[in-house]
Amino acid sequence: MVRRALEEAIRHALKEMGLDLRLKVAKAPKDKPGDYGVPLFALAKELRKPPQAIAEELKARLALPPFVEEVIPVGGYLNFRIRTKDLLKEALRPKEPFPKREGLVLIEHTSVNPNKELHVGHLRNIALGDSLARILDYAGRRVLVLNYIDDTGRQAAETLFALRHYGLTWDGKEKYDHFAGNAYVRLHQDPEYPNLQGGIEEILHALERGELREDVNRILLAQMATMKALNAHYDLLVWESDIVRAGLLEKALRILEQSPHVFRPTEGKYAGALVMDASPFIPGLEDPYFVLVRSGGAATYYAKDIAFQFWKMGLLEGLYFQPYENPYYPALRTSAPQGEPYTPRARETINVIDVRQSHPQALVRAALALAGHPELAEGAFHLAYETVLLEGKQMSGRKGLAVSVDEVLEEAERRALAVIEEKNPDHPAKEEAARMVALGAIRFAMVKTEPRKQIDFRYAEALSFEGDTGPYVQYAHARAHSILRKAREWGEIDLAQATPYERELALALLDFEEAVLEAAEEKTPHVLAQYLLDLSASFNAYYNAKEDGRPATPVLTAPPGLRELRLGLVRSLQETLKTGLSLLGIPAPEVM
RNA sequence: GGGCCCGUAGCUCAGGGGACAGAGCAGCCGCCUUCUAAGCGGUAGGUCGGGGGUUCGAAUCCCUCCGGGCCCGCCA
Repeated sequence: MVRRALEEAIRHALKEMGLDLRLKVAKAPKDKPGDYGVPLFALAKELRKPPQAIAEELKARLALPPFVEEVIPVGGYLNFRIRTKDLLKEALRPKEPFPKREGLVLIEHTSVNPNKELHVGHLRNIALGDSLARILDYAGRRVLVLNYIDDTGRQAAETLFALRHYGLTWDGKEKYDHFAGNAYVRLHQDPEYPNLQGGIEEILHALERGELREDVNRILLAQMATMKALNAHYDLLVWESDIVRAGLLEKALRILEQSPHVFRPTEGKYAGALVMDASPFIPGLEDPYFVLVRSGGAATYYAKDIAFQFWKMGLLEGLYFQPYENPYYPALRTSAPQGEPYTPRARETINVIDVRQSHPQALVRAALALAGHPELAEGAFHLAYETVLLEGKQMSGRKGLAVSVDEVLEEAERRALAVIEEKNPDHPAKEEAARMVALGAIRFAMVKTEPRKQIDFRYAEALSFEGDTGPYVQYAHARAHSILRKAREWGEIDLAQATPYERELALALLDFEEAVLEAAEEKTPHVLAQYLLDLSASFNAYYNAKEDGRPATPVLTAPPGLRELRLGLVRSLQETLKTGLSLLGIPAPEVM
């Protein structure tokens, strides 16, 4: 954390000069002296001196960290050259997770309706949520991952209804969630659909009583095979029917009714309904009233969301958990009618839901605030990601206009296998490597872009193995691993033999922790993904460096001491890439 | 009508007050008797959507306009 130490030193020196602020240390451009630098123009007005003079004064006052070799004023900038030995030592230091801090972060992601197979729209949700959970865990947070199962929803009801209505029996050939999903699509294409509402209602009620849980579970288990194939991790399942049974909604309403902003109008548009006035918390609303309970007595879906959020943050309790029997996640627990009582009491939650839910999510925060917990409202973060287009077009689950995750995984594996057959026919475990590469391509494609940007899922790009892709990073890792495998005996490292090439690579290695912390802070994995691309590029450049047409940086055949230094850096790089990929839920193959 | 987000190279995107705007793909030219060429180097390509403002300094902040997406139901 060289950069942080520099920032600290600068902060102290500035304090002596009468300024209490923190400057950001950036990398110096290649054509400027030094490794890092800070611009000082902003201080000119405050200190009434030209930036050049400030640079000189700051230089004189700085209590230099021992690793700084030279402080160089350059115009209005103050640059720092790091002592090569210290730079290398820092780069060689093994990276470790940050120490644990207090407080639980609860991440909800996936939460797919248990009524059909997962499609590529779900992919972004899972990749973002799972990566973020891993990053936060590494960054020192205690993380609990929750997957919500809406087993009392209309979608599940329609699928179960369709299976019965059409008298469909599963022949075991098709994956069960695909089979069930086809029934759902068929129902929506059926001209008789409007006349089938009664039957659907009946199923809906049975679901609310928790009677058809096994039917839903069967679909869920099939979906879970896909989640597992995506290398997503979960700690808890929470079923909507359990929430209903535990009466969380009623408990939440009782809390909300304490608020003067929740009431039952006796006349007008909202007569007889229980409404919430969100205007103190969400400014600029045309109509600040939101119905929590309809005049007919039924709760709205955001009332349910609010109740669930209250439970997550410990404002109410009543759910029970037990081990969840399944072949994929041995430690997974599920809510159930009976079992151990458990309430997470998270002070921070992250709900991974697409941007179209921004408004309801704002209502959830408003409800926390008007329940008297503005600090919990602060801690309730909505990771709002933009939707995924399919080859430029909006997807639709009902119409079956989507590509399934299973299909994409299979296609990616086929393509990866073909590349391996071609490039590395002697590969000892082709299928396994193909699976890793396929997963790397898909998950990386989902997290390399900022969440708030809409992405277009195109086969050609998402399954590409070249350029800014997961496999590019995996390849750099495999290359590094290959060198380490062949190294066998190591002698003593001699830092003094370092060339500018080693320096460059070391400098790139130093940014890993910053990237992880920023990803955790901003709650966006793309920062880490972009860093891993940069780091891989640095290594590939190092690997390919040539002088006069000859390799400039051979590792294995380098003179003793330098060889070990290079091996050390390669090992550090290999481990950093592996760790970084793992934080994106992507495996790092040793051979590709 | 009200609100949120996006607009950077032909395409897909990084960069979100500071040192000449960077990658990948596509194009062109090179590099495998060398640790994996899924790679590397070079070349070409930009009014950072338009205009105004703030600032010593704006792709970055503010205003406005244009283009695109989304949300605003006693549906979920």
